[in-house]
Amino acid sequence: MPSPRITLDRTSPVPLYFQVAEQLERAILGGEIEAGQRLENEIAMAQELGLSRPTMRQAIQVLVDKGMLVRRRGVGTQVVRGQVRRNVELTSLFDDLSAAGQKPSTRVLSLERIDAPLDVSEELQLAAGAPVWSLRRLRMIGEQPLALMHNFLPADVVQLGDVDLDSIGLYAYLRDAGFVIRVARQSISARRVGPDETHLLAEDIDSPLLTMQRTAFDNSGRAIEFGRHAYRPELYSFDMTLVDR
Amino acid sequence: MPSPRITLDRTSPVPLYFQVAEQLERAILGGEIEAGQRLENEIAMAQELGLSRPTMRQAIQVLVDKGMLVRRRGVGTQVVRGQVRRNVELTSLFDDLSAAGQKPSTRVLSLERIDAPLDVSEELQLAAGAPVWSLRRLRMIGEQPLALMHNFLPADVVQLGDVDLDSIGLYAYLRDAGFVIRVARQSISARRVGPDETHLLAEDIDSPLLTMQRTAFDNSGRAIEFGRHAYRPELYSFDMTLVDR
DNA sequence: GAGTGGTCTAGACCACCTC
DNA sequence: AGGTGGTCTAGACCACTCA
Repeated sequence: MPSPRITLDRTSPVPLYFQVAEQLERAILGGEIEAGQRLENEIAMAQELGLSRPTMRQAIQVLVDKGMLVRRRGVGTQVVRGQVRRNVELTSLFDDLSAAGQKPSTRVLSLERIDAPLDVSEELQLAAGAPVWSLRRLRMIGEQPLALMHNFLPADVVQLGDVDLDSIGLYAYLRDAGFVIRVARQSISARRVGPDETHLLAEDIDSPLLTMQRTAFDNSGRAIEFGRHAYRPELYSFDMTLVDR
Repeated sequence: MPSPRITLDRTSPVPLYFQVAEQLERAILGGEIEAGQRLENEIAMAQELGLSRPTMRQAIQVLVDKGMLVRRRGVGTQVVRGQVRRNVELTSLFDDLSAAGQKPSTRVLSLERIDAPLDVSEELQLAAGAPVWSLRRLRMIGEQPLALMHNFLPADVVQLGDVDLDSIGLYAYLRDAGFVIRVARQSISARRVGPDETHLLAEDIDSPLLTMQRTAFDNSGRAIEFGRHAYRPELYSFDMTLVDR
């Protein structure tokens, strides 16, 4: 039975369940606990760490939600086989790429204040024709164009006039400006490249594009951003883990 | 302050937190609680229902995880604006379409027992060349071809010889056979249609296809199924809700 | 029958937000 | 200052699995 060494710091502001989850995750990723192997039972682990059982359960639940552990009543908790796939998360493409050690760059193609078209005002839960920012950007990875991004943000809510979006991701800016994105609804599909996009994405005519459209909401449940994006599928994919709950 | 009428059945095998979550969800979807509105606080709701606070919290957490509610410390719990998007879930395409009231049909193109190619054996965590089922199916929606699906399943684990896959979804069969799919890792991208697929999916040459590849694991963490699928993007998209945790 | 996770209780203290 | 959600405790009983 594997028992990774876990240390707790009760003076830390980091919750105990999170400290345990972090160290357990490292132990699994680092191979200290083998794939398919069973963990000690919750009660014993809690006792050894001097935690209550609910706290220990909460820690394990974090990794169950990530798809790294599987629990079965009457049996125990096991490590899922197969390598972990990094998830689609609530970050922008810019953050994604930066975290992956790549060097993304951005070219702002246009930024204007317009009256929201009907579909946009609906997605953002605004009155028809309400003022919105329309932002078109081209994301490059090195010298290669990767994605064409078109975002809409309610102009009454977000000040976007004097932001240097060439050097900062949109989500990073929103975070700095105090907007906490909590929920996003997105839809992924594909289409043929359009005639006006062909030169930007350096594709030949008829090339396939991966498309994503997303509406993001802040922690008060208000729509903050709606975007329609197109990616070169040879260079990008959406990876995710689904967990049955 | 909205207070939907919630009734509990303590004799039911359905957990109390789940009963509450279900009725709260119905109240939100049915418009009894308006978008953007705040819920009563956890402690009051728990008291009114005769529940402990942790149980009430667990109920609310279910809807937070679905992206329907947002919690803020010091403020309260609010309903997220914007319509709910049905999630990508751990079901097969067949189940998805059936649930949506559509009439899917399936044509099994081929089913053979083969030695696993290297990439397949790696995805399924098998030894190279281990026996696997190779299953190719065409999914139709009415008269229109919708998706071309290619699945691989470890032959030592799953008996697939005499299953009528024309009339039952693969996941429904696996469920009936006692396999509980708990976790799946998937990747979504796009590509150009291949020359051998063009006639099946009734696309002209150069048409874009939406692609999904998925590895599914059962509740013991063992890989059960690996699939590479291609969808006609005019007819299908992957919808999902992301929640920051 | 023994061992496991799933649910539930009744409290406690704290961090954060708004007024 | 008062109210909210976030965390944590120390138990309890139950359902399920497996030998």
